[in-house]
Amino acid sequence: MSAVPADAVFRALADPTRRRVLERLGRGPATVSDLAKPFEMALPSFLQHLRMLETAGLVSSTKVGRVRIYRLVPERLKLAEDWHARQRRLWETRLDQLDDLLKTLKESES
Amino acid sequence: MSAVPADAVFRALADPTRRRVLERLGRGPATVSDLAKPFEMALPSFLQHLRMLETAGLVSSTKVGRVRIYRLVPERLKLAEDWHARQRRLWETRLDQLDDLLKTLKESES
DNA sequence: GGAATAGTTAGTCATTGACCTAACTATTCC
DNA sequence: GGAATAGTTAGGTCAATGACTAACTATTCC
Repeated sequence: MSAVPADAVFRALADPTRRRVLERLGRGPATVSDLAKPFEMALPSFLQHLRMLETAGLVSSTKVGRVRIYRLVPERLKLAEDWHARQRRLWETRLDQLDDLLKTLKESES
Repeated sequence: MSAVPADAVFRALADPTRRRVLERLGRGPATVSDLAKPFEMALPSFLQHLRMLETAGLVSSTKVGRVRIYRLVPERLKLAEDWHARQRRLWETRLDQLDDLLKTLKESES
């Protein structure tokens, strides 16, 4: 299977730590140590999560002096949201079809 | 980290094969071999994906004779959708706050 | 009852993910 | 310039994932 860009996004979302980081970044940019503070994890482990988020394109970072600042890239989250939207549309279409079927059956009863 | 139920859902979504299965099931229930047909994969490998989807609660199955039928459990997908919605709300709140800030700055200029 | 069909179980293997410690580099601040 | 701070790299462990083949069970159909 060819690895579409969406894959990296979904895989990035699959970890609770990373989702919490995204939630935090939803409230505005933050430095590595800011982001790391709420987690018990050793820094290098945490950095791996940040790297994964960044390669998925969900966050971006810039280094200012010895500090690195991360910010959300919300457009990227849309990839996943869009999938859900498509999926829901599909599902709802199907319910409509069932509806139609039931209606037809009811009508042919009389 | 305690494994919340949402975790299993997100992890299940992290694989393209499984997402395609969900898309297929969005168009209605199907048997194991129906579902497996579009994939090059050996059956046992494919079954593992189905099992993962089922333990995540995203699909359910019943066996009828020697055939097993899978169907979508759309309520479960909502867990992930809700996360996105919450995330978007957060993000938009933040944009509003930035807006307010900019407005305030502009006003104090005059 | 025997062959074909549908799914299942068992066992192997390589890769990736999630964590760790130890040691290092680069910047800032006194 | 030396100490403190912020992040980075290297290297290692362990469990889970994604795939395979081979062999098995349960059902249906002739």
